[in-house]
Amino acid sequence: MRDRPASPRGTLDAARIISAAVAFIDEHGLHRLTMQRLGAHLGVEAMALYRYVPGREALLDGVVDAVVDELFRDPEVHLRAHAGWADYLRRLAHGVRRTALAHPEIFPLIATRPPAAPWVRPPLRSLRWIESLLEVMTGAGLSGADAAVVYRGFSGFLLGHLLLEVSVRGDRRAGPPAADLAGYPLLRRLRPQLSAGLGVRDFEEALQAQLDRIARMLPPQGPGSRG
Amino acid sequence: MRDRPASPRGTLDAARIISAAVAFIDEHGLHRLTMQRLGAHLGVEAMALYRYVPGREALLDGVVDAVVDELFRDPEVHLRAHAGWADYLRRLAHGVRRTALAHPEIFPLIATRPPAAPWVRPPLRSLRWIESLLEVMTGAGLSGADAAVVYRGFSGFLLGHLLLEVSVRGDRRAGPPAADLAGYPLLRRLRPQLSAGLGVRDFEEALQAQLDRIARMLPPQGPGSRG
DNA sequence: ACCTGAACACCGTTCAAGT
DNA sequence: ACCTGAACACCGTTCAAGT
Repeated sequence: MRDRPASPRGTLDAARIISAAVAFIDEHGLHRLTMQRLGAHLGVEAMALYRYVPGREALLDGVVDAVVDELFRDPEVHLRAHAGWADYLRRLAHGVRRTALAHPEIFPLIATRPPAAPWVRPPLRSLRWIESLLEVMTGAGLSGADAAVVYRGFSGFLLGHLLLEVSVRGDRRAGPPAADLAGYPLLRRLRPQLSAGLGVRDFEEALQAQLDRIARMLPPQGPGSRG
Repeated sequence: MRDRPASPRGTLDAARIISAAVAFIDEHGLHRLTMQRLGAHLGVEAMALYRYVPGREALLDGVVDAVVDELFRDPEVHLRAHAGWADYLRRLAHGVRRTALAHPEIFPLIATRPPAAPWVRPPLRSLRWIESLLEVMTGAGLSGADAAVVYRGFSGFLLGHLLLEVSVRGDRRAGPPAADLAGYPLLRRLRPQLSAGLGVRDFEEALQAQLDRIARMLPPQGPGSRG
C-alpha cells in the first residue's frame, strides 16, 4: 500500500523540488515542511534533495522567489500595454493580492525573509519588478528620486494590507470567549465592525488613497489626460 | 569555568522565563532560541521550563505579549491626558516604532503570529490598546464603525512601514554584486535613492498622510479646533 | 550520475526518578 | 515542590557506500 515513487531516477531537479515545496506548504502549512517529508512527497529520501538544493534555508529562498515570479506569468498584470501608471499600479497591486491569497502560508515568508539587497523591499522583491515600476513611474514624468519614493511607499502599503488580510484569513485558532470582553465595552459593542472588512473593498479604498497620494507628486497635467 | 547557575531553586517562573527569552532573542536572534539554550541561559535544564510554560509555541506567544505590553509602560505613549486624537495616534505610532526598533528580531513575530481573535490586527494586538484607540476615536466624534475603520487602517500602516524598516535594518546578508545589475539600468542609476529613506522622516510623512485621511472622516469642526 | 544507509549533533517533549 | 536523567520521536546535514 506504499505510494509508488513519484520520482524515478533522474526526474529530480531544483525547479521540481521548489515547486513541490510550494505545493506542500500551501497544503500542509509551513511548519510541516521538513526535508524528510518533502522527500517522501517526491518519492525520495531526504538526503537526495541536497544534491540540488544547498539546504533548507536556500530552499525557502527558492520558494519565495518562485511565488514572487508567479506575478510575471499573470496575464492580468504583465501587460506592457497598460493604460497609464495608475492602471499599471492597480493591476500590480491586485496581482500581488491574488498571489498573497493563493499562498497565504507563504506570504509571511515573502514579507519577512531578508531580501537579497538592503534596498529591496518586500513584497515586490524581484529586480525585474522594481525596474519595471521605476520605468513606468519615471515614464509618467516622475524624477528618479520620486519614483524611488513611490516604490517604497507602495511596498509598505502592500505589505501592511496583505499581511493583515492573509493573517486574518489564515487564523485557525479558537475564537476568544466573549465573556473575557468584560472591561472592554467598546470592543464588545464594536466587535462586528472590527471583524468586518479586509476584503477587496477595503483593499481598493486604501489603494485609491495611495494612488491619490502619488498623483499629487506628478507634474500637473492638462484636463482629460489619459495618463 | 562554568557559569554559576543563574537560577537557584524556586527562582523560576513564567514571567522570568519569558523576559529571558525576549533578551535572548534580542541578543542572538529568534532562530537561535531553543528550549535547551534558554534553559542554560537561566542556569537550568530545558525540561525545567515545562513546569512553567506549556511549550515552545506558548513561550513565543508569551514573548509577543510581553513586548506588546511594553507600550503600556512607555510614559511617552500612555498619557491619558493627550492633546486630541491626532496627538494620541502620533504618540502611539512612535511608541510602536520604538518597540519595533528595540526588538527587531521579535517584531516579525508580532506581525505574523495568528492573533488571539480574528478581529485583532497586529501590531496593535492587545485588547487594552484596541479599546483605548476606539475610545479616543469615538470620543473625537467618530461613529463606532468609523473608529473600527481607523483601527484597521492604522494597523495596516504601522505593520507595513515598521516591518519594512525593521527588515531593512536587520539585513545581515552580503550586498549584491553591482555587476548583476546589468539589464536593470534604472535600478543601477537609482540605487542610492532606493537605499535611502525608511528613517523617522519617511515614517512621519506616511503617518501624517494617515492622519489626514482620518481627519477627513471626522465631522467638520470650527476653525482653531483643539481636537 | 544519482540515490541511500548510517551516522552525527541537535531539536521538543514526556515522565519516572531524585533532592 | 522543583529540578533532572533518560528516553522517544523527530530534525538538518554529511559522507561513504551502493546501483
